[in-house]
Amino acid sequence: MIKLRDLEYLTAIDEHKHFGKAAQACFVSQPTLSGQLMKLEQQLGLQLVERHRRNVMLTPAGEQLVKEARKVLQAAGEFESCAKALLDPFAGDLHLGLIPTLAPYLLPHIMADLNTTLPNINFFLHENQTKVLLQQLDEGKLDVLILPYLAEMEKFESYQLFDEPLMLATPKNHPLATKKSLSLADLHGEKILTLADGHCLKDQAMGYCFAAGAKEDNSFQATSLETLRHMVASGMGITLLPALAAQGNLASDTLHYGKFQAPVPIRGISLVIRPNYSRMQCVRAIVASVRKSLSDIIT
Amino acid sequence: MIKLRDLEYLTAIDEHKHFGKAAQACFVSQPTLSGQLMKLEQQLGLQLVERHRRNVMLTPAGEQLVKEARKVLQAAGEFESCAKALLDPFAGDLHLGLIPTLAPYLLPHIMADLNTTLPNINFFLHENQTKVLLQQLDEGKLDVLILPYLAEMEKFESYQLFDEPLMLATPKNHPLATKKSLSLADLHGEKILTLADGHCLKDQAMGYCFAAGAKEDNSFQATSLETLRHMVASGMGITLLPALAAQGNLASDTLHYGKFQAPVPIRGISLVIRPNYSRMQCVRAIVASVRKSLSDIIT
DNA sequence: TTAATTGATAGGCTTTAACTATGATTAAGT
DNA sequence: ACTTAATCATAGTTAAAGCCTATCAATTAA
Repeated sequence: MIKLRDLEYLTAIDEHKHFGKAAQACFVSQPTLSGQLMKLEQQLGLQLVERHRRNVMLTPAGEQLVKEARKVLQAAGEFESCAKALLDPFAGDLHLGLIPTLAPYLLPHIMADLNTTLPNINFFLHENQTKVLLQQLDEGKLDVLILPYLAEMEKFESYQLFDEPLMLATPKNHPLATKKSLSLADLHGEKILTLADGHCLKDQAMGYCFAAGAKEDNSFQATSLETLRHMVASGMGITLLPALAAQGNLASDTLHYGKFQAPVPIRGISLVIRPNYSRMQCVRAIVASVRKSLSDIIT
Repeated sequence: MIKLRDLEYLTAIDEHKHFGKAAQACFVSQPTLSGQLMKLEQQLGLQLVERHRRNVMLTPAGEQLVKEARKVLQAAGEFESCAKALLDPFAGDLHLGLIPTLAPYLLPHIMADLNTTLPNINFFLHENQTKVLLQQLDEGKLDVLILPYLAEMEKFESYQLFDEPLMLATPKNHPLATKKSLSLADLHGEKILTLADGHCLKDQAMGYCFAAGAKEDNSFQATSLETLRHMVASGMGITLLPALAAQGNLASDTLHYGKFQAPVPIRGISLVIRPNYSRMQCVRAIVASVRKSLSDIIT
């Protein structure tokens, strides 16, 4: 029978391509890892690793088995975290993934409540783009995501948390800044500053803009919301900002945030987990806590 | 770190509810299993088993962890069979599932060719109803299914093998037996004998019959195709039989098999596997072999 | 040529999973 | 009520497996 430790050694070799480093990562000596890996190869009757003088490579068979090995280790990890959750459903480590256009603006509003209602949970925060987060969630590296819901997430389980309106950020002296009643149609013909590709906010915001007959300003793409905000402030254009990112800066000297009349552009923020995730009690507590925290802020 | 052997012990206890039997199933002595399980409980800090003198029960925590344990063991099993397949892609055990209305009539036509093209594969044949087969395929107990494709199989991967026409089985002296040109519409108003519930052939056949305005004969349900055939032969009614089941009995004294004009009622027989099943080379060989075997028989 | 890097080998220690034999507790039979 | 059978736990022992340190051999870089 295969041993889980051997599979760890194999995946470590794949990650480090180096026996010494891999051994260190597994907290064993290099001869131990070397020996166990050889034993595994012998047991399977397959060569998994090509030992070259200067760099270690996996054979095709090795590549394929590493994938299987990871699945086994992931299942084993879920067994263990499930056991931990059974010990105390409201304790343990929890890795939370958020996107960059949400994390810095949302976390201040929710973390205090979360730490109060779940005092024994250690929250680890991970900031990344949607695609990466979903991948990591699937791999079990993350436990919970909070991000705008998209159709591609239907294979996961999700809980609607709140709708975040998008607001129009303009320089103070922009004609649209003084308009009494602002609607999406007013964007017709405008050029809109956007985030870099890969940020889902860009796609969502531009979706609304294109529908209203606005165009993307292709001369520049901001790499963060803060950059974008400063570009607007310095008069380089206008853009859509999520409400949480606009909060607290409404009275800026140079910036104006305009609220849209109905239909208000929004992004629906959801909490996403793997189906059958073992710590549902914890998830429900998080959903409830976040909804409560947000109910005061998002009207 | 959890050990795979411990997980086997746990699942064995779940299956047998008896330490001695479970130990036997794992090929170890009872004290060994007893001790290891206790150590596991200690390690997790959870009681998994309620030891009553007369019957052993799993605790709720145990029930939940058994589910996780099975997932781990399944993944480990896939690792091992993947390794075996890499050693020789065309060798090893292969568990093939078929439905009862297909197996006895199809297997004689395909097994000889399969054994010739894949001489080092040991085919284990499993006969069961669709629902059970899909469950077992998902659990990894089966490798390959051959059955009529239904929409509920879309989460699996499937390969169309052949279309099997349905024929009208009547007693020789039945009016429809002598009709020159037979079409589904001729079933209008007829009462059709059927198989018991659970057989997918029943649903498919009756689908065609209902559409043609025929009704189900509710006074009796046959538990096998052979029973059904004999009922028709003894003049109790008419029914639809798959072409393979009709073959070789066309010239019976008492039975008549009628071929339908277009649109011919059919059932589409497919080969179904888990997505990412590790032995695709083998699967492709099977698909090719079966298609070839059938090409002579189904016109 | 020398020094450094890297994986393999050797020998020894420790842990542990396995066994057999036996004990303790309960359920059922006489 | 006593005995027998069944069943899981305990005790003590053994064999194997995994790990360590120390060292070797091969290759690369200086």
